[in-house]
Amino acid sequence: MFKKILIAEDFQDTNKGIVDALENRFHIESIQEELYCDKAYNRFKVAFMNGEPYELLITDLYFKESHVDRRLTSGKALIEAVRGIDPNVKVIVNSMVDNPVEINPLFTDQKINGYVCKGRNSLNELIDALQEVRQNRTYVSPQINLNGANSIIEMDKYDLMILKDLSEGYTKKEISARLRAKNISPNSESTIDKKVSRLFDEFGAKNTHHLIAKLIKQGRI
Amino acid sequence: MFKKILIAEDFQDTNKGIVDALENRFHIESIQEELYCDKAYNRFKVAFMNGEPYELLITDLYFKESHVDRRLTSGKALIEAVRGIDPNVKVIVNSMVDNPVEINPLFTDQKINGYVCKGRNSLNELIDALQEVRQNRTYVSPQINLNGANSIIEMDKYDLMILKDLSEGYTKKEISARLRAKNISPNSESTIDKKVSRLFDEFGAKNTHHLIAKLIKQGRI
DNA sequence: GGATCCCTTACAGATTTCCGTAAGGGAATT
DNA sequence: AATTCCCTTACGGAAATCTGTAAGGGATCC
Repeated sequence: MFKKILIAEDFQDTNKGIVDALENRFHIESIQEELYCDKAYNRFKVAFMNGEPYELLITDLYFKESHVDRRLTSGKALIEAVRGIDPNVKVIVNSMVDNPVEINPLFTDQKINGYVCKGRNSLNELIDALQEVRQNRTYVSPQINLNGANSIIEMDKYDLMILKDLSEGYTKKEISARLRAKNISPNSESTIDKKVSRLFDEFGAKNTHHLIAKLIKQGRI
Repeated sequence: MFKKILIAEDFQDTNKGIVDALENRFHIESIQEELYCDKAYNRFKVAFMNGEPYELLITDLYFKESHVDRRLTSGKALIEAVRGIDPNVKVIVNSMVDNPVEINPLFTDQKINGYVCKGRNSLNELIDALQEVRQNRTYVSPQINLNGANSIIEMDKYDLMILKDLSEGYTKKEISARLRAKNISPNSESTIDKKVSRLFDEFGAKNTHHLIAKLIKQGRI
């Protein structure tokens, strides 16, 4: 089993629960917990420099804000940072997010090794995940279905620009004019309409309000 | 210290963290954990009937849905149910909610005895809360400011309900109907219009898209 | 060359939003 | 009792959104 594990999780009770469970189950030599991404990153870096690298990072996705200035504010940023130091470190994400749209890119872009969805059985799942990842396999909580038809949604820069403008209160007519002013094509009101309507289907949104709310909550806008 | 404690919390890791921490700190005779509100309620009821009532309920506010049919689906409902059995039982809520607008009614309506906001110090706060509540005092996590609720922009539960519905894609006509279905007044489309328009001014939003985006980014919805 | 597919754009109609005006009712004040 | 204030509600019109249909253009394939 892994000998050195680093845990980044900002809720103290959850953090303790994970540490206790892993220690009881595996008798791992060194489990270190951190409440902040930055502190986790520093600890990871120092250990790597000293030739005693962590073998596994278990991290949450979202961290509460705090009075402390933070450079890394999300699990995604933390993963990218530690992979910048040690591209081979294993990563398991432990979060309450259950939306495949959000989880899938973690595997394809961040190349994480496991995803555990917090819930009524997540400690047991985390233990399973450790064993799978240890043997170079990936793990995903069984209730998550990554193969869902729309799980990979391509949202390019163009779509993003429109959605950002919408969320800032511009009407589609205004957005059309803004695109023309930037010499960006296509830019007709009709096309913008179509683009947004297509996103309704892909994200399962009833209307623009719903779509904006979903995307902001997912941190995509 | 309390001798019998019941914990309702659906995340297994959090659940375990709390139980371990309390057992380490207090050596309480009986700590029982449940992952579902209904199960917690049943356990509470049986213990009360047998003349061995729980003295304290520690509960989360929101519970994940599951395949199991659930009668009680929220901490609020659970609190009301157990208070129906034993009006004097102490209650501490342990949740990630940090919005005073949502927390305040728990004290005024549900008469809870303590509120601990999940975070980087919440296990220690929970221990403090237990000691305070044990001595018939109330406890609130220090970072929560229940009095300053109005110092920012007053947004009451009613406004919140409307905005949440809007962000979920309901039209104002639908929201009007939903309010009527819940016997909540006022509920006319016109009034909802006015409420939202007032929020445009207060938050400096151009339209509903903009307002929803701002509020979600501020974590108010 | 012709058929096909996809993207852009225009347009039209139904619905919804946004905003102003105004009427009515209840509570408080004078 | 009368006035004032605030909240709720109704209504109407302009603007915006949402949805479907259709025309045109470019790229690809046979």
